[in-house]
Amino acid sequence: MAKYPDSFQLILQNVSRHISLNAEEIERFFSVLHVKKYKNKQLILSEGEICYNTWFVTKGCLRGYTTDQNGFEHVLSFAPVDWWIGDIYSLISQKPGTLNIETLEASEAILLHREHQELLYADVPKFERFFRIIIEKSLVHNQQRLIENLSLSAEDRYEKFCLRYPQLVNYLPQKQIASYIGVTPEFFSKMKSRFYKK
Amino acid sequence: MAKYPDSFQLILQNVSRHISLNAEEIERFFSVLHVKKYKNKQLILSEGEICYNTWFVTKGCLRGYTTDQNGFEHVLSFAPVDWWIGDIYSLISQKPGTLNIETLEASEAILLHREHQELLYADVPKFERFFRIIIEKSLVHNQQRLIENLSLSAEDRYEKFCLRYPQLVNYLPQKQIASYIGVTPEFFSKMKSRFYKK
DNA sequence: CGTCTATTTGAATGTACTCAAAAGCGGTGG
DNA sequence: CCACCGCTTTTGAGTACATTCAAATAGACG
Repeated sequence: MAKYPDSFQLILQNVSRHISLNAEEIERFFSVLHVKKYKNKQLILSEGEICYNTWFVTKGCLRGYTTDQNGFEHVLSFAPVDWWIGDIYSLISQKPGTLNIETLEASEAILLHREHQELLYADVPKFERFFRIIIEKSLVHNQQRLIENLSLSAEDRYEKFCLRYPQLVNYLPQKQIASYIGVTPEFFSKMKSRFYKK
Repeated sequence: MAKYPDSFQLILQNVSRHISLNAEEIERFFSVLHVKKYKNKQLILSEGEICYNTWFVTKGCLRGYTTDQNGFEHVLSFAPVDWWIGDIYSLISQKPGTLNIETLEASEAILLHREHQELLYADVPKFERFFRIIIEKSLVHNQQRLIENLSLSAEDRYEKFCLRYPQLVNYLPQKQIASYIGVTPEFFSKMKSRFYKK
Protein backbone atom coordinates (compact mmCIF):
# COMPACT_ATOMS: atom_id res chain seq x y z
CA MET A 1 0.00 0.00 0.00
CA ALA A 2 3.05 2.22 0.09
CA LYS A 3 2.23 3.44 -3.37
CA TYR A 4 -0.66 5.55 -2.06
CA PRO A 5 -0.42 8.80 -0.06
CA ASP A 6 -0.87 8.71 3.71
CA SER A 7 -4.02 10.75 3.41
CA PHE A 8 -5.74 7.77 1.76
CA GLN A 9 -5.83 6.13 5.19
CA LEU A 10 -8.03 8.99 6.36
CA ILE A 11 -10.55 8.59 3.57
CA LEU A 12 -10.53 4.83 4.06
CA GLN A 13 -11.32 5.30 7.74
CA ASN A 14 -14.10 7.67 6.81
CA VAL A 15 -15.64 5.20 4.38
CA SER A 16 -15.15 2.31 6.78
CA ARG A 17 -17.45 3.96 9.27
CA HIS A 18 -20.35 2.83 7.08
CA ILE A 19 -19.18 -0.04 4.87
CA SER A 20 -16.38 -2.63 5.12
CA LEU A 21 -14.12 -3.21 2.19
CA ASN A 22 -11.78 -6.10 1.42
CA ALA A 23 -8.27 -5.58 0.07
CA GLU A 24 -9.40 -5.77 -3.52
CA GLU A 25 -12.18 -3.25 -3.05
CA ILE A 26 -9.82 -0.90 -1.26
CA GLU A 27 -7.43 -1.17 -4.17
CA ARG A 28 -10.26 -0.41 -6.60
CA PHE A 29 -11.27 2.58 -4.49
CA PHE A 30 -7.75 3.98 -4.15
CA SER A 31 -7.11 3.55 -7.86
CA VAL A 32 -9.69 6.20 -8.77
CA LEU A 33 -8.71 8.85 -6.22
CA HIS A 34 -6.53 11.89 -6.82
CA VAL A 35 -4.85 14.24 -4.39
CA LYS A 36 -4.80 18.00 -4.88
CA LYS A 37 -3.19 20.80 -2.92
CA TYR A 38 -4.65 24.29 -2.76
CA LYS A 39 -3.37 27.66 -1.66
CA ASN A 40 -5.07 29.91 0.86
CA LYS A 41 -8.24 31.58 -0.51
CA GLN A 42 -8.06 29.57 -3.70
CA LEU A 43 -11.34 29.21 -5.58
CA ILE A 44 -11.74 25.50 -6.31
CA LEU A 45 -15.14 25.60 -7.96
CA SER A 46 -16.99 28.64 -9.36
CA GLU A 47 -20.69 29.17 -9.89
CA GLY A 48 -21.57 28.65 -13.53
CA GLU A 49 -19.17 25.73 -13.83
CA ILE A 50 -20.26 22.13 -14.13
CA CYS A 51 -19.07 20.20 -11.10
CA TYR A 52 -17.29 16.93 -11.91
CA ASN A 53 -15.88 16.07 -8.51
CA THR A 54 -16.60 15.32 -4.93
CA TRP A 55 -13.89 16.57 -2.55
CA PHE A 56 -12.78 14.91 0.64
CA VAL A 57 -10.75 17.31 2.76
CA THR A 58 -7.52 15.95 4.25
CA LYS A 59 -5.86 19.21 5.32
CA GLY A 60 -7.14 22.72 6.01
CA CYS A 61 -10.72 23.79 5.49
CA LEU A 62 -13.06 24.61 2.60
CA ARG A 63 -16.30 26.54 2.41
CA GLY A 64 -19.17 26.24 -0.04
CA TYR A 65 -21.20 29.38 -0.67
CA THR A 66 -23.56 31.02 -3.14
CA THR A 67 -23.79 34.64 -4.21
CA ASP A 68 -27.19 36.33 -4.42
CA GLN A 69 -28.44 39.04 -6.79
CA ASN A 70 -27.17 41.76 -4.42
CA GLY A 71 -23.71 40.27 -4.29
CA PHE A 72 -24.06 38.87 -0.77
CA GLU A 73 -22.51 35.53 0.00
CA HIS A 74 -24.38 32.77 1.83
CA VAL A 75 -22.39 29.90 3.28
CA LEU A 76 -23.99 26.54 2.62
CA SER A 77 -21.34 24.47 4.35
CA PHE A 78 -17.92 24.40 5.89
CA ALA A 79 -15.74 21.39 5.17
CA PRO A 80 -12.91 20.89 7.66
CA VAL A 81 -10.67 17.80 7.61
CA ASP A 82 -12.57 14.50 7.24
CA TRP A 83 -15.56 16.10 5.51
CA TRP A 84 -16.98 15.72 2.02
CA ILE A 85 -18.00 18.64 -0.16
CA GLY A 86 -19.26 19.19 -3.71
CA ASP A 87 -21.98 20.96 -5.66
CA ILE A 88 -24.44 18.13 -5.50
CA TYR A 89 -26.96 19.90 -7.73
CA SER A 90 -24.47 20.34 -10.53
CA LEU A 91 -22.92 16.95 -9.86
CA ILE A 92 -26.15 15.03 -10.41
CA SER A 93 -27.67 17.20 -13.12
CA GLN A 94 -24.38 17.97 -14.91
CA LYS A 95 -25.67 21.49 -15.44
CA PRO A 96 -23.87 24.69 -14.41
CA GLY A 97 -24.08 25.03 -10.65
CA THR A 98 -24.55 27.94 -8.26
CA LEU A 99 -21.99 26.94 -5.67
CA ASN A 100 -18.54 28.39 -5.11
CA ILE A 101 -16.01 26.35 -3.19
CA GLU A 102 -13.01 28.12 -1.72
CA THR A 103 -10.23 27.34 0.73
CA LEU A 104 -10.11 29.13 4.08
CA GLU A 105 -6.40 28.32 4.39
CA ALA A 106 -3.84 26.26 2.49
CA SER A 107 -5.57 22.90 2.11
CA GLU A 108 -5.41 19.45 0.62
CA ALA A 109 -8.21 17.26 -0.68
CA ILE A 110 -8.82 13.92 -2.31
CA LEU A 111 -10.92 14.17 -5.46
CA LEU A 112 -13.38 11.59 -6.64
CA HIS A 113 -14.41 12.23 -10.23
CA ARG A 114 -18.06 11.73 -11.07
CA GLU A 115 -17.25 9.13 -13.71
CA HIS A 116 -15.08 7.22 -11.31
CA GLN A 117 -17.83 7.40 -8.76
CA GLU A 118 -20.24 5.83 -11.24
CA LEU A 119 -17.73 3.11 -12.06
CA LEU A 120 -17.25 2.50 -8.38
CA TYR A 121 -21.01 2.12 -7.90
CA ALA A 122 -20.99 -0.51 -10.66
CA ASP A 123 -17.91 -2.40 -9.46
CA VAL A 124 -18.43 -2.13 -5.70
CA PRO A 125 -22.13 -1.61 -4.98
CA LYS A 126 -21.35 -0.98 -1.32
CA PHE A 127 -20.34 2.51 -2.37
CA GLU A 128 -23.89 3.14 -3.44
CA ARG A 129 -24.78 2.40 0.15
CA PHE A 130 -21.99 4.55 1.50
CA PHE A 131 -23.01 7.61 -0.44
CA ARG A 132 -26.67 7.01 0.26
CA ILE A 133 -25.84 7.12 3.96
CA ILE A 134 -23.75 10.27 3.89
CA ILE A 135 -26.29 12.03 1.73
CA GLU A 136 -29.00 10.98 4.16
CA LYS A 137 -26.99 12.51 7.00
CA SER A 138 -26.43 15.61 5.01
CA LEU A 139 -30.16 15.88 4.34
CA VAL A 140 -31.00 15.48 8.01
CA HIS A 141 -28.50 18.17 8.88
CA ASN A 142 -29.88 20.50 6.24
CA GLN A 143 -33.45 19.98 7.37
CA GLN A 144 -32.49 20.81 10.93
CA ARG A 145 -30.74 23.93 9.78
CA LEU A 146 -33.77 24.97 7.76
CA ILE A 147 -36.07 24.47 10.74
CA GLU A 148 -33.68 26.42 12.94
CA ASN A 149 -33.70 29.28 10.47
CA LEU A 150 -37.48 29.27 10.49
CA SER A 151 -37.95 29.02 14.25
CA LEU A 152 -34.96 30.53 16.07
CA SER A 153 -33.64 34.06 16.53
CA ALA A 154 -30.17 34.90 15.26
CA GLU A 155 -28.85 34.64 18.79
CA ASP A 156 -30.24 31.15 19.28
CA ARG A 157 -28.88 30.09 15.91
CA TYR A 158 -25.46 31.31 16.95
CA GLU A 159 -25.70 29.34 20.16
CA LYS A 160 -26.57 26.18 18.21
CA PHE A 161 -23.68 26.85 15.89
CA CYS A 162 -21.27 27.09 18.83
CA LEU A 163 -22.51 23.80 20.22
CA ARG A 164 -22.43 22.01 16.89
CA TYR A 165 -19.09 23.32 15.61
CA PRO A 166 -16.98 24.12 18.67
CA GLN A 167 -13.79 23.60 16.68
CA LEU A 168 -14.86 26.15 14.05
CA VAL A 169 -16.13 28.94 16.30
CA ASN A 170 -12.70 30.25 17.22
CA TYR A 171 -11.15 29.40 13.88
CA LEU A 172 -13.47 31.05 11.36
CA PRO A 173 -13.55 34.79 10.62
CA GLN A 174 -16.76 36.17 12.14
CA LYS A 175 -18.17 37.23 8.81
CA GLN A 176 -18.19 33.59 7.73
CA ILE A 177 -20.16 32.54 10.78
CA ALA A 178 -22.50 35.49 10.24
CA SER A 179 -23.03 34.37 6.67
CA TYR A 180 -23.71 30.80 7.77
CA ILE A 181 -26.30 31.69 10.38
CA GLY A 182 -27.86 34.25 8.05
CA VAL A 183 -27.14 37.73 9.44
CA THR A 184 -25.00 40.68 8.36
CA PRO A 185 -21.48 40.96 9.84
CA GLU A 186 -22.52 44.22 11.52
CA PHE A 187 -25.48 42.69 13.25
CA PHE A 188 -23.45 39.64 14.18
CA SER A 189 -20.87 41.78 15.90
CA LYS A 190 -23.50 43.59 17.96
CA MET A 191 -25.29 40.37 18.80
CA LYS A 192 -22.10 38.66 19.90
CA SER A 193 -21.18 41.45 22.30
CA ARG A 194 -24.65 41.25 23.85
CA PHE A 195 -24.31 37.46 23.93
CA TYR A 196 -21.08 37.45 25.93
CA LYS A 197 -22.28 40.07 28.41
CA LYS A 198 -24.48 37.44 29.99
CA MET B 1 -50.57 -8.96 -10.94
CA ALA B 2 -54.25 -8.69 -10.14
CA LYS B 3 -53.48 -9.55 -6.54
CA TYR B 4 -52.00 -6.09 -5.92
CA PRO B 5 -53.91 -2.80 -5.60
CA ASP B 6 -54.04 -0.45 -8.59
CA SER B 7 -52.05 2.13 -6.68
CA PHE B 8 -49.00 -0.15 -6.87
CA GLN B 9 -48.72 0.79 -10.54
CA LEU B 10 -48.16 4.37 -9.48
CA ILE B 11 -45.33 3.53 -7.13
CA LEU B 12 -43.81 1.23 -9.74
CA GLN B 13 -43.87 4.06 -12.26
CA ASN B 14 -42.26 6.32 -9.71
CA VAL B 15 -39.47 3.86 -9.00
CA SER B 16 -39.03 3.08 -12.68
CA ARG B 17 -38.05 6.66 -13.35
CA HIS B 18 -34.66 5.84 -11.84
CA ILE B 19 -34.15 2.07 -11.95
CA SER B 20 -35.56 -0.76 -14.10
CA LEU B 21 -36.92 -3.85 -12.44
CA ASN B 22 -37.64 -7.28 -13.89
CA ALA B 23 -40.79 -9.23 -13.02
CA GLU B 24 -39.18 -10.99 -10.11
CA GLU B 25 -37.85 -7.80 -8.59
CA ILE B 26 -41.22 -6.13 -8.98
CA GLU B 27 -42.80 -9.05 -7.18
CA ARG B 28 -40.24 -8.76 -4.38
CA PHE B 29 -40.93 -5.03 -4.14
CA PHE B 30 -44.70 -5.37 -4.12
CA SER B 31 -44.55 -8.13 -1.52
CA VAL B 32 -43.23 -5.75 1.15
CA LEU B 33 -45.61 -2.85 0.53
CA HIS B 34 -48.77 -2.05 2.48
CA VAL B 35 -51.62 0.28 1.69
CA LYS B 36 -53.19 2.55 4.29
CA LYS B 37 -56.12 4.93 4.13
CA TYR B 38 -56.33 8.04 6.28
CA LYS B 39 -59.08 10.45 7.21
CA ASN B 40 -58.86 14.20 6.79
CA LYS B 41 -56.55 15.90 9.32
CA GLN B 42 -55.37 12.57 10.65
CA LEU B 43 -52.03 12.61 12.42
CA ILE B 44 -49.98 9.81 10.87
CA LEU B 45 -46.74 10.34 12.76
CA SER B 46 -46.21 12.41 15.92
CA GLU B 47 -43.04 14.03 17.22
CA GLY B 48 -41.49 11.92 19.93
CA GLU B 49 -42.34 8.71 18.09
CA ILE B 50 -39.80 6.54 16.37
CA CYS B 51 -40.49 6.47 12.64
CA TYR B 52 -40.57 3.01 11.11
CA ASN B 53 -41.96 3.81 7.69
CA THR B 54 -41.53 5.71 4.51
CA TRP B 55 -44.81 6.81 2.95
CA PHE B 56 -45.58 7.08 -0.74
CA VAL B 57 -48.73 9.12 -1.31
CA THR B 58 -51.26 7.69 -3.77
CA LYS B 59 -54.29 9.85 -2.94
CA GLY B 60 -54.75 13.20 -1.24
CA CYS B 61 -51.92 15.15 0.34
CA LEU B 62 -49.76 15.00 3.47
CA ARG B 63 -47.68 17.59 5.23
CA GLY B 64 -44.62 17.17 7.44
CA TYR B 65 -44.05 19.83 10.08
CA THR B 66 -42.29 20.50 13.35
CA THR B 67 -43.46 22.45 16.38
CA ASP B 68 -41.12 24.95 18.04
CA GLN B 69 -40.80 25.94 21.71
CA ASN B 70 -43.46 28.65 21.25
CA GLY B 71 -45.93 26.22 19.77
CA PHE B 72 -45.55 27.48 16.20
CA GLU B 73 -45.61 25.00 13.38
CA HIS B 74 -43.05 24.99 10.58
CA VAL B 75 -43.81 23.02 7.44
CA LEU B 76 -40.85 21.01 6.22
CA SER B 77 -42.58 19.48 3.24
CA PHE B 78 -45.84 18.88 1.45
CA ALA B 79 -46.39 15.47 -0.08
CA PRO B 80 -49.06 15.37 -2.77
CA VAL B 81 -49.75 12.28 -4.88
CA ASP B 82 -46.61 10.60 -6.26
CA TRP B 83 -44.33 11.94 -3.48
CA TRP B 84 -42.39 10.24 -0.73
CA ILE B 85 -42.39 11.40 2.88
CA GLY B 86 -41.00 10.22 6.22
CA ASP B 87 -39.03 11.45 9.20
CA ILE B 88 -35.65 10.66 7.78
CA TYR B 89 -33.83 11.63 10.96
CA SER B 90 -35.81 9.21 13.08
CA LEU B 91 -35.85 6.63 10.32
CA ILE B 92 -32.08 6.35 10.09
CA SER B 93 -31.25 6.92 13.76
CA GLN B 94 -34.23 4.98 15.14
CA LYS B 95 -34.51 7.63 17.83
CA PRO B 96 -37.63 9.67 18.64
CA GLY B 97 -38.15 12.21 15.89
CA THR B 98 -39.31 15.80 15.76
CA LEU B 99 -41.56 15.54 12.73
CA ASN B 100 -45.33 15.40 12.64
CA ILE B 101 -47.00 14.05 9.53
CA GLU B 102 -50.65 14.84 8.96
CA THR B 103 -53.16 14.57 6.14
CA LEU B 104 -54.53 17.72 4.53
CA GLU B 105 -57.53 15.75 3.26
CA ALA B 106 -58.67 12.13 3.15
CA SER B 107 -55.63 10.36 1.73
CA GLU B 108 -54.08 7.04 0.86
CA ALA B 109 -50.47 5.97 1.02
CA ILE B 110 -48.25 2.97 0.43
CA LEU B 111 -46.03 2.18 3.40
CA LEU B 112 -42.55 0.77 3.18
CA HIS B 113 -41.39 -0.46 6.57
CA ARG B 114 -37.78 0.27 7.48
CA GLU B 115 -36.99 -3.42 7.93
CA HIS B 116 -38.50 -4.24 4.57
CA GLN B 117 -36.49 -1.44 3.07
CA GLU B 118 -33.29 -2.95 4.47
CA LEU B 119 -34.27 -6.38 3.14
CA LEU B 120 -34.98 -4.83 -0.21
CA TYR B 121 -31.54 -3.20 -0.25
CA ALA B 122 -30.01 -6.63 0.37
CA ASP B 123 -32.15 -8.54 -2.16
CA VAL B 124 -32.36 -5.92 -4.89
CA PRO B 125 -29.37 -3.56 -4.60
CA LYS B 126 -30.89 -1.31 -7.25
CA PHE B 127 -33.12 0.05 -4.52
CA GLU B 128 -30.06 1.37 -2.76
CA ARG B 129 -29.49 3.36 -5.93
CA PHE B 130 -33.10 4.43 -6.15
CA PHE B 131 -33.21 5.83 -2.65
CA ARG B 132 -29.80 7.40 -3.03
CA ILE B 133 -31.13 9.28 -6.02
CA ILE B 134 -34.34 10.51 -4.42
CA ILE B 135 -32.49 11.54 -1.29
CA GLU B 136 -29.99 13.41 -3.44
CA LYS B 137 -32.85 15.27 -5.10
CA SER B 138 -34.39 15.99 -1.78
CA LEU B 139 -31.08 17.36 -0.52
CA VAL B 140 -30.71 19.60 -3.54
CA HIS B 141 -34.22 20.90 -3.03
CA ASN B 142 -33.58 21.53 0.64
CA GLN B 143 -30.35 23.36 -0.02
CA GLN B 144 -32.08 25.62 -2.50
CA ARG B 145 -34.81 26.34 -0.01
CA LEU B 146 -32.24 27.15 2.66
CA ILE B 147 -30.43 29.55 0.34
CA GLU B 148 -33.72 31.18 -0.60
CA ASN B 149 -34.56 31.67 3.06
CA LEU B 150 -31.18 33.28 3.59
CA SER B 151 -31.24 35.52 0.55
CA LEU B 152 -34.79 36.39 -0.46
CA SER B 153 -37.56 38.51 1.04
CA ALA B 154 -40.82 36.87 2.04
CA GLU B 155 -42.42 38.20 -1.11
CA ASP B 156 -39.77 36.67 -3.36
CA ARG B 157 -40.02 33.38 -1.50
CA TYR B 158 -43.75 33.36 -2.13
CA GLU B 159 -43.16 34.01 -5.80
CA LYS B 160 -40.74 31.07 -5.97
CA PHE B 161 -43.25 28.92 -4.17
CA CYS B 162 -45.95 29.78 -6.72
CA LEU B 163 -43.64 28.88 -9.58
CA ARG B 164 -42.46 25.64 -8.00
CA TYR B 165 -45.79 24.36 -6.70
CA PRO B 166 -48.47 25.82 -8.99
CA GLN B 167 -50.78 22.91 -8.20
CA LEU B 168 -50.53 23.57 -4.46
CA VAL B 169 -50.94 27.36 -4.39
CA ASN B 170 -54.68 27.32 -4.85
CA TYR B 171 -55.20 24.10 -2.95
CA LEU B 172 -53.47 24.74 0.37
CA PRO B 173 -54.88 26.88 3.18
CA GLN B 174 -52.84 30.10 3.28
CA LYS B 175 -51.53 29.49 6.74
CA GLN B 176 -49.80 26.36 5.46
CA ILE B 177 -48.06 28.29 2.71
CA ALA B 178 -47.16 31.00 5.23
CA SER B 179 -45.67 28.37 7.50
CA TYR B 180 -43.70 26.86 4.61
CA ILE B 181 -42.17 30.11 3.45
CA GLY B 182 -41.54 31.17 7.03
CA VAL B 183 -43.87 34.06 7.88
CA THR B 184 -46.88 34.54 10.13
CA PRO B 185 -50.36 34.08 8.61
CA GLU B 186 -51.11 37.77 9.34
CA PHE B 187 -48.08 39.01 7.49
CA PHE B 188 -48.71 36.57 4.67
CA SER B 189 -52.21 37.94 4.20
CA LYS B 190 -50.94 41.54 4.00
CA MET B 191 -48.10 40.59 1.71
CA LYS B 192 -50.38 38.69 -0.62
CA SER B 193 -52.78 41.59 -1.03
CA ARG B 194 -49.83 43.87 -1.87
CA PHE B 195 -48.51 41.16 -4.21
CA TYR B 196 -51.67 40.93 -6.28
CA LYS B 197 -52.12 44.69 -6.55
CA LYS B 198 -49.28 44.78 -9.05
C1' DC C 1 -78.03 27.98 11.96
C1' DG C 2 -74.26 28.06 15.14
C1' DT C 3 -69.59 27.02 16.10
C1' DC C 4 -64.95 26.75 15.00
C1' DT C 5 -61.17 27.94 12.31
C1' DA C 6 -59.05 30.78 8.71
C1' DT C 7 -58.36 35.26 6.94
C1' DT C 8 -58.19 40.23 7.02
C1' DT C 9 -57.09 44.66 8.94
C1' DG C 10 -54.87 47.96 12.09
C1' DA C 11 -51.69 49.89 15.54
C1' DA C 12 -47.66 49.30 18.18
C1' DT C 13 -43.34 46.90 18.59
C1' DG C 14 -39.00 44.49 17.68
C1' DT C 15 -35.49 42.24 15.23
C1' DA C 16 -32.35 42.75 11.93
C1' DC C 17 -30.61 45.71 7.99
C1' DT C 18 -28.39 49.84 5.72
C1' DC C 19 -25.17 53.24 5.48
C1' DA C 20 -21.36 55.59 7.37
C1' DA C 21 -17.35 56.04 9.94
C1' DA C 22 -13.85 54.62 13.09
C1' DA C 23 -10.90 51.23 15.11
C1' DG C 24 -8.34 46.88 14.98
C1' DC C 25 -5.46 43.53 12.78
C1' DG C 26 -2.41 41.09 9.65
C1' DG C 27 0.56 40.94 6.07
C1' DT C 28 3.95 43.02 2.92
C1' DG C 29 7.46 45.93 1.23
C1' DG C 30 10.67 49.51 1.84
C1' DC D 1 11.47 46.97 12.06
C1' DC D 2 8.24 50.11 11.02
C1' DA D 3 4.78 52.07 7.93
C1' DC D 4 1.23 51.44 5.10
C1' DC D 5 -2.50 49.04 2.87
C1' DG D 6 -6.46 46.23 2.72
C1' DC D 7 -9.71 43.72 5.06
C1' DT D 8 -12.36 42.64 9.26
C1' DT D 9 -14.70 44.14 13.19
C1' DT D 10 -16.95 47.57 15.96
C1' DT D 11 -20.16 51.27 16.88
C1' DG D 12 -24.00 54.44 15.97
C1' DA D 13 -28.13 56.47 13.88
C1' DG D 14 -31.88 55.83 11.04
C1' DT D 15 -34.88 52.53 8.60
C1' DA D 16 -37.48 48.50 6.97
C1' DC D 17 -39.38 44.14 7.11
C1' DA D 18 -41.89 41.23 9.71
C1' DT D 19 -44.10 40.15 14.34
C1' DT D 20 -47.39 40.65 18.11
C1' DC D 21 -51.72 41.47 19.86
C1' DA D 22 -56.42 42.60 19.22
C1' DA D 23 -60.61 42.70 16.90
C1' DA D 24 -63.57 42.20 12.97
C1' DT D 25 -64.99 39.41 9.02
C1' DA D 26 -65.42 35.46 6.21
C1' DG D 27 -65.77 30.50 5.35
C1' DA D 28 -66.34 25.64 6.31
C1' DC D 29 -68.55 21.98 8.52
C1' DG D 30 -71.77 19.48 11.24
